[in-house]
Amino acid sequence: MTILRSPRLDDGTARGIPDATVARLPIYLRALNALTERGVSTCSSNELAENAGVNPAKLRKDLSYLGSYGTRGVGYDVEYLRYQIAREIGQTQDWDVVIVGVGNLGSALSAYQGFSTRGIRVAALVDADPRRIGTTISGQTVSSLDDLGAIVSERNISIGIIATPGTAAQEVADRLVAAGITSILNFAPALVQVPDGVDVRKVDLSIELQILAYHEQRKAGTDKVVNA
Amino acid sequence: MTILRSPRLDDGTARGIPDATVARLPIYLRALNALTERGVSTCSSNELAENAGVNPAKLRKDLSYLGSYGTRGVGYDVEYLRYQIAREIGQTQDWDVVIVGVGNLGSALSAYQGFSTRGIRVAALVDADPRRIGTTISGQTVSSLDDLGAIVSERNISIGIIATPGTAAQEVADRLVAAGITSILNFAPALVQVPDGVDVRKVDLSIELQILAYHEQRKAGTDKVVNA
DNA sequence: AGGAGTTTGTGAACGCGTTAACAAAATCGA
DNA sequence: TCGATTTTGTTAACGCGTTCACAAACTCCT
Repeated sequence: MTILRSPRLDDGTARGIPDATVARLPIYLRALNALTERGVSTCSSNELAENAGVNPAKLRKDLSYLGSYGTRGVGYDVEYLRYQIAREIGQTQDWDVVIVGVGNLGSALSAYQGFSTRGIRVAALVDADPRRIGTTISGQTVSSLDDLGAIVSERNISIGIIATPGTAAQEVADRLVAAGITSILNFAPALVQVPDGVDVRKVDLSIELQILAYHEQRKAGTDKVVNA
Repeated sequence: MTILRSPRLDDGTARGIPDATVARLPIYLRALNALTERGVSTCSSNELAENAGVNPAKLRKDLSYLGSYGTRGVGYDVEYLRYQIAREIGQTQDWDVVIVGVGNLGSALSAYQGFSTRGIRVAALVDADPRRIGTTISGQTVSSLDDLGAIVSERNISIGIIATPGTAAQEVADRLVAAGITSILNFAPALVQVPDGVDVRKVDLSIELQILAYHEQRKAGTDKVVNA
């Protein structure tokens, strides 16, 4: 029997999906989309796992948290499984996000092609710099950070992206929370504190490279030739 | 006694640092830098842990893998600890990286301010599109993907960043490996296969938002008002 | 000098995630 | 219909990471 961790048990759906599994569901979704494009309508856990780059046992365990959507001896119906995962992670609807900070990174994110096909819609751009307010980026007019509250409630936005320098991150986070945002993706190289009930995920570009550099150093040993 | 997992034990330094710890060392480094800027010269594990956003016990355990750099009853010398961590993760030298793909994201990365202060230097920009080759981005001339091998060996680059569309990712990864790159940071929404000995880290912008969307959906329950 | 107070470093317990292994359930062919 | 084959769903073992709790070691004050 599936262990249910969440308090919300009355809606019929299986709940309490482990974080590690949730983080992989979008990967499976992408793999299933790729299979559909190749005209594959049925696949085994081995096949799907290979496409997703994970262990087949792990894939089956992950899927078992959602329910029993495969057929023993046969495999999974690609389209059916795709829909079930999409429903589970809320991809049957579009999610509107607001990007705060339209510097290089914020502008790049606003133009990112990968969002729309994954149910993410950049609904608003906001910046604190008066010189940027009113300009058009990727077809969107940049609004003032001061209008955040109105924009968020008007357009029913629940996810915010921080793409500012690190020094502004906490201030922006506070404003996002005050505006009613309950999920934040933070690209700024700074720790942000938020109240309970608000989720924050952090993507730190430097740290990813620093981790790689550590392993590089180990590979090279102590005799690595230092460049300049 | 510290357990040593790595085969390389003859250089005197403690080795076999757990992956989870390695991923946090850059965070500690940043926190230490912040303390230095504030003029703090000594700190306790509690203080540092607070600044890094982690549990104090976890911080002490992490640091214990590096050695014994604190003083009981006193705490850590900020500058000394900063240097020790920097040395451990190879930040006493600069690491040159090549960015492949200078679309919106690649361009933003090439201009990213956060790299230089963390020992990352964008040493080359490369693209496959002839219209982009020869143009200047953030003060760097964009080279042809065909010249990757020469560029990598000339400038002693060991880290590559993939900032292309997903469809090009595997091809680019193959070329990076052929050019001698042994660490790859992949921003493309695609799985790339590489030979043993090559490290790949993946940053997937859509997936981060999809994970947040999942939690949003759960917070909202089934009665969430769908926007349009 | 010695006791009180502080803080590190670490052993041990705990919990989550991964993986292997297998029973249950389906298909297929004779 | 029945046995052989395939593949899922799940249980159990294992390993890594986190956290607690405390002895060791240091400072400071009297």
